[in-house]
Amino acid sequence: MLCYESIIKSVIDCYPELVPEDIQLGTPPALEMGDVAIPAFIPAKKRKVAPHVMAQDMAQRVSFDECVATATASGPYLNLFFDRKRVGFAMLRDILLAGDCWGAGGSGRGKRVLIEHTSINPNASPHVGRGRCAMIGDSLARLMRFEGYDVEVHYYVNDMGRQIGLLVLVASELEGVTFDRMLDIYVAANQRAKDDPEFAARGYELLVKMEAGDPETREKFYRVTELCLQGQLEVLRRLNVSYDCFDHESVYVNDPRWPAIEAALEGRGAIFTDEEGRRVVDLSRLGYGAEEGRYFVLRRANGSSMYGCRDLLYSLDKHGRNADINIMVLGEDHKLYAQQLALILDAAGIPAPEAIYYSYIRLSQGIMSTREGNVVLLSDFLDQASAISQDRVTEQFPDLSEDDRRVIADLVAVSAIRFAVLRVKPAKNVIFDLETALSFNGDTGPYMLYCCARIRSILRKWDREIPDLSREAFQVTTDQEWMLLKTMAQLPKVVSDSMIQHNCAPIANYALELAHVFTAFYHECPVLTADNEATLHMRLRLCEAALQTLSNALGILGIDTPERM
RNA sequence: GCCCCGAUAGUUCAGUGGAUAGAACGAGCGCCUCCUAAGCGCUAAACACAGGUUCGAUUCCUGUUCGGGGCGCCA
Repeated sequence: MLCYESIIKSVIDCYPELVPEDIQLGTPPALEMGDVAIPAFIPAKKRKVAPHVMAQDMAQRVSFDECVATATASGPYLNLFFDRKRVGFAMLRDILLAGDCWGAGGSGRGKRVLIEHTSINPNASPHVGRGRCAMIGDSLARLMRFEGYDVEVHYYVNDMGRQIGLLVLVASELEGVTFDRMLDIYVAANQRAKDDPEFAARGYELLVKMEAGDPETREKFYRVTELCLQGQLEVLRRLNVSYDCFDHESVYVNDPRWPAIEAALEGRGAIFTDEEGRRVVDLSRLGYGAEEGRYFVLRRANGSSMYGCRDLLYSLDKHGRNADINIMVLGEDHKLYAQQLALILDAAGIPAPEAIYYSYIRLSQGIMSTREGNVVLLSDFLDQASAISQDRVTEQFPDLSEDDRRVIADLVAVSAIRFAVLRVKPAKNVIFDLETALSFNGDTGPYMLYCCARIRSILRKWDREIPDLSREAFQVTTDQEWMLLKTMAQLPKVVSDSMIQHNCAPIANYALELAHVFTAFYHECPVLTADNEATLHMRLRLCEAALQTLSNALGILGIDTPERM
């Protein structure tokens, strides 16, 4: 917050033996105890006195600047109370002045980010688990754009490989294949490959033809993968997820840059052809410690390339774009693989992208697997959520047009799933329960949208200009107003923490907290029927600022808010 | 077997080297002549276990247990 630096300076100015790092500001456990806490443990140790004595000494000797109204020692802490009028006015003015940029630190100005995420195999409609990657990546991209970075979002289209080969084999035998049928076809193709070795072998043959550039085969692959990709993108678009560039895996076969990578591996004695004719990397020559996972196959005996080959070239490509931050969002099942890739890249003198891992979303019945077909599809979830929400909106606003109701229902659905997924830190397994996700009560996306709708309702009813804030007339009269101001003031810190961690979960939890704090204010502090004009105007501005702050946070999460709901 | 994650209320999740560990769902009891009850208030309920570092550990380190992921021609 605004005054932290000056508080620390005030303390160390008073005690020559202290340095800024000795003062670690905190927050007292309750509002009645103060706004800022200075723990006296470290200063006490340096001055060789008891902590509670040190706290009392600071209370008497330190003279704080005018933003601190009082300082009282409480055991081993010195608790400070802000001058609510002075500090509150400055906070509110800063928020309204910054507007859409409120909370942004500008750390990314003049810098570029390349982020790759989602990159689902083009085989079927995405399930909720796959969506986690998309939402994590999309929100990171939004966070970084918010911070001022020039962000480019990439999607790696895995339009090759065995799984796709099998899918192509079946799909191209059928007439009029649609995206909706693809999941069933894919599951069937995998089952058939399990049961029928001859069929599986035909899949490999198809791959060889594909790599050799056979036009007819390429055309078949293209038709199927493009149908899948476009279908997937449509679902992801409903979730507010979008991409700037699509990089197709197939362009990286027979890449002229490959020999340089092989040469680098030769130079380290790390590549060999095994007794059955495969090209294999021995990672132990590149510093890999364990026996398990030591060998990394680049090419099959029949000469066709493995995914790793293409991935190496893709990494090379991305590195060549010279971004300041190069990120990829990957499932935790890719950890070892990414580590292996990084070793090979390192041998070739190329830094690997920063990997952000996320764990699976599980169903209560177990893990979601497209191959097995036991999934909750994103599109089904969104449909159900929209339908439920639309019923409620219809009940509440019978006069709204069908279109308006649909817009609101979609916003509610998107907020529900994006918030539920993003508030959990990526490393955790999350358990997805459709029924819970479809109940819009409690700590949910819809709760926050509802909060925004209530604010807008107040602002709508006040159909005049709000007079400019006057420093003289400004007053914070209730704890709820003060809590709201203090909470809004935290956004810049939350954004910068999220930026450091490359993790948007703190933003999500902050947005929820802010909605709770606003709701407390809403219930305790009448706005339009406030006791006097100064309070009325101040609270209107508070509403504006709360809406702005919440919108900014939700914007990073890719959640848009409705005018009413 | 080895490597990487995780473990907080009945459940799903937050959070923190420092004061009294927060929500929500579920359970119980209340609140709409009052800016939207998709809301609010109150009650009951948790840091897996054992050591260590520290003035102070739920947080950092080690071990154990349990859960997830991974470990050569899937991507």
